[in-house]
Amino acid sequence: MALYEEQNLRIYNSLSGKKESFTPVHEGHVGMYVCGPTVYSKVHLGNCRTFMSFDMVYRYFLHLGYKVRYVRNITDAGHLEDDADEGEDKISKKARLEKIEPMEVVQRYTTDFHNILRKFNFLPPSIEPTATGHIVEQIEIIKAILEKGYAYEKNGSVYFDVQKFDSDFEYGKLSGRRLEDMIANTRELTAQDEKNNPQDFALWKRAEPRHIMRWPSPWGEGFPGWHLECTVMSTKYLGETFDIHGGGMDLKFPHHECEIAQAEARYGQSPVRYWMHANMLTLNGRKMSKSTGNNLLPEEIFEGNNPILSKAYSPSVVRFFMMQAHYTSILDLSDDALLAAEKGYIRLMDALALLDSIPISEKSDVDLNAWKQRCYDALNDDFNTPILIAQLFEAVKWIHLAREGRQNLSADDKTNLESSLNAFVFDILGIQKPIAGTEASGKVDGLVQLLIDMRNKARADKDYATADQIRDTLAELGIQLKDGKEGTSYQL
RNA sequence: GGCAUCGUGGCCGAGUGGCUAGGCACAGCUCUGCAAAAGCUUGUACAGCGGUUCGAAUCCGCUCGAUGCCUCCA
Repeated sequence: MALYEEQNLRIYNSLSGKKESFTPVHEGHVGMYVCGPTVYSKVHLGNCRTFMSFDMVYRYFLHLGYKVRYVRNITDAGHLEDDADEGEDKISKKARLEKIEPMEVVQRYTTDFHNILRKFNFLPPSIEPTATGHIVEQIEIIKAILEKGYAYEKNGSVYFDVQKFDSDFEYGKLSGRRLEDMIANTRELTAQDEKNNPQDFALWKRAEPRHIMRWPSPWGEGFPGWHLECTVMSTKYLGETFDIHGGGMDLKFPHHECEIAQAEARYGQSPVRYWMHANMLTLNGRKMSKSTGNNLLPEEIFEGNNPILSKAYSPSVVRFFMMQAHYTSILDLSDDALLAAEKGYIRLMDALALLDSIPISEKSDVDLNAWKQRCYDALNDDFNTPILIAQLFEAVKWIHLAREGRQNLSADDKTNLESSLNAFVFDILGIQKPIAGTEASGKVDGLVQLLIDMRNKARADKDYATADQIRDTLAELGIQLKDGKEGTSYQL
């Protein structure tokens, strides 16, 4: 019996606003699509948080025994800078600024994206399709939407007719907006607009002569609109009905709303069963954003070179920090918060390392299966990783107590505890062990060990002046001695 | 202006009608020659004001404050 049959997973569906019991379209299989990055600059931490949340979701599905097809796209066709301007897209703009080919921009930042995600220990998605690789499919869906009468052509561009759509379906149901309200609150657009209505959005845009990225189409040379690629690629790889569509909260409107409209216009129904939205990561209480400059690059955290940070933090510390908050909550990043997370992370890792050495008893004082189920309950409750982590610290306490002989753990329970902890910490949360002290070379290790021996001899001789001198001088060099029951160890 | 979300102990962050997580910091204790490290123990908080209820951080209303979306963004 697969694990997913024993666990009742509930997911908060953004569309219904409720937690719903998860039942996949096809028994034993999960289809999941997540909106990926637009690769025109380095990925920032906010993106990482969203993808990390879905990485954890993906990992949990796998752990439960589902066969998962996880599709996360790369947007390499750019999006329009502004609906009202000449229709220049981000990627070609960047390419012109940097005097390189658009695909060179795409290549550079796709590589950067993958490098960062690898450091964070992300599992690669099953398919990572690109927008430019699906131009033909996008043109096909535009044709179909035109045939159904939910779009119109104007001067080589094609626009989605939101009002017509809204009369047959319901535009705005995901983001809780009503079309009438949106019409009433439309801002004045300064540039002339060839759209029939301001709410309409582009499915295809005519390319101006200076536009570099362009493809031929029945409406002339141009490029696809902002929202089309996700509709096309999700249904192409996951089918006309699939389980999960995820993305950042800021994509709810208009991006996901438009995706629903396109799909309903084309297929008569939305393909998505469960909409999941990951919340924002803020910095100094403000949203991180490429455009406002209030952002922090992952590599700046790993290297500690940003004024808001007092030190460098490893990818696993950042991951632990993020997993301590629920994915639907706004999380504020600060140096203090990272510092606290780092200590918690070390405590957890230290306890895991101690697990091997704890003594075994005849019987257990703890109900390990009940604990294990509490861990699953946390994850089953819309992937509540903070609660899971709280449970993990419960286990940390047991490990310490057992080690001191204040609590009993049977051999079976010890094995069970170890495998459970490995599953929850490493497989599902995706946290990694700290890198073993490779920075201390054999020479340094030998030197420090020698000093430790000399100090211990001084202590045995009650020559505390010498002992303390060794300890304090090492401390000044950043080497901390730790006196334990089993002798002295050190940390750089 | 419109539409949302949120406001929890010193900090971060779960909980969403009664059983009131967890991490960090602080304090006490154990250990130690003294420290540090490590471990143990301790914290009754939910923006304000009303209301519903036997009972509210949790539901409803108002007020104040913060943030997000409404334009490309995870």
